[in-house]
Amino acid sequence: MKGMAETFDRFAVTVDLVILTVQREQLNVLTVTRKFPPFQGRQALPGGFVETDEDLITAAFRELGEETGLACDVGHLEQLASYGEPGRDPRGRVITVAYLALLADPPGPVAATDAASAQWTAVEPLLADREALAFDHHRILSDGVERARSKLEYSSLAAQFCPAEFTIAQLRRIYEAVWGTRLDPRNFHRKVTGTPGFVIAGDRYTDGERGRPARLYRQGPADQLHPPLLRR
Amino acid sequence: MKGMAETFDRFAVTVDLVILTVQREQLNVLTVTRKFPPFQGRQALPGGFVETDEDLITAAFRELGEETGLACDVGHLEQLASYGEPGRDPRGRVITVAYLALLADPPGPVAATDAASAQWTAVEPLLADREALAFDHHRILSDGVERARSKLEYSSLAAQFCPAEFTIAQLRRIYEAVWGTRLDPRNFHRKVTGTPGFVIAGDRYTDGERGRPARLYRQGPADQLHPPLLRR
DNA sequence: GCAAAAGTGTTAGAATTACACCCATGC
DNA sequence: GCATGGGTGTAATTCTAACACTTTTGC
Repeated sequence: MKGMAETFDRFAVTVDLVILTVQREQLNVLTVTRKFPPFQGRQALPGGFVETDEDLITAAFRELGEETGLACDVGHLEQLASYGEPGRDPRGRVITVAYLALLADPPGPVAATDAASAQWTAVEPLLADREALAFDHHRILSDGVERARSKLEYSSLAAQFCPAEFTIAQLRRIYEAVWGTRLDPRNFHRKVTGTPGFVIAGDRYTDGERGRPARLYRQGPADQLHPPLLRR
Repeated sequence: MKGMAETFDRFAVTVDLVILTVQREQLNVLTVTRKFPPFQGRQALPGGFVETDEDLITAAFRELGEETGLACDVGHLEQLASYGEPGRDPRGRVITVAYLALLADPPGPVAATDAASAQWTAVEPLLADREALAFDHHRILSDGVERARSKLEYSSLAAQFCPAEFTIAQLRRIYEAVWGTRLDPRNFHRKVTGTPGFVIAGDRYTDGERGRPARLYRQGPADQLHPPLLRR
């Protein structure tokens, strides 16, 4: 940066959100259906313009709240990456900072705005069709899912997809949904409960389910897993 | 994004570079000394404004070329993160997209510009003094170093710090410099040569050094290491 | 009783660690 | 010869993977 006096260009800046959740053993993402051109009728990631004097993460939290209608001190929100290819928005030069959010429970249907109505969409078919998403959102979603996948390996982030109290099997289904694999329930149980600080055993048990009741756990203080849980 | 018709703010956007190299078994970063306020006389990361119709990575490559005077198809360049806190530049609202570059050889002294002269600076003392760097560059450098550290674990990126042909011991010294640890030379040798695709054995050997000549290797095709090289 | 899910034990194989030891060079 | 660094062998330990088996529920 060589001095504010010389000329430089200014850019429109947005935040786009990859909001992931696991429902019915499936990885889902929150999308909006575009009501106006360009890409009218196409699915897109929710997002919006950054306001003056607003931090990027603040803008992301604001959009997350607007889209999910939740006070979002729950779950997880982190910066994913920025996308600024000149042609990515046909209306003009827009740079977007993408954020990745992981939510526990599907916070119910999301209120529709004038421009878009939000819905949970299964990630797999969305990524299989390269044309399903507007703009470069296929790439952004793809990057977000890959980030989530790799972070599950070496962090305790998977618990962010779970409610406050959860069983080891619920946590395992998170891994299975995000990674698209099957894990051995017995080895998984030992590994998770044997990693200090990953989960904290509670006193309560599930009730009314099929099979033997499962102990309920809460998320522990550890954020890094050592050794990591390799997805093979 | 709700339609380009409605009002939105525009922002100055820069790319800042964390350019890392290993010299004399020490992790170094390229810094410039600021010749004008704010932060006059302080060290800063090199960077500059993104131009209209210029992709972010293109801007990063351009700045990298300008700062190092190299045709930079060598080495490694990846996006690190974006920083947009409203007060981060006292002259006004500036959003910066930081890139991380890893270079093999110190490409000699870098040409001075009117506003700054570049130099290689040891990372450790720079991070130890929270006030040594201008703007929020302490945070950016810190994030860049942490990214480099963790990527060495599970990728073959360390070879980007090495010349085209290198010995296993040279590669080990990269790990030791970046991680700030000591590694067992014998186990490291076995691990690296035993990981398929990490390095490719050449026919040539070092000459004129102390001790037994070491075989020269080139970087292999693998970019992910499995299993990872844990830094413990 | 039977199916289903939770959780423990056991064992073979793989990976990690810590060294002993030999090799090939400069001096 | 001796120091220095390169490279291989090997055994103890830890981690992983596969799966037999017991526990505790619903039906």
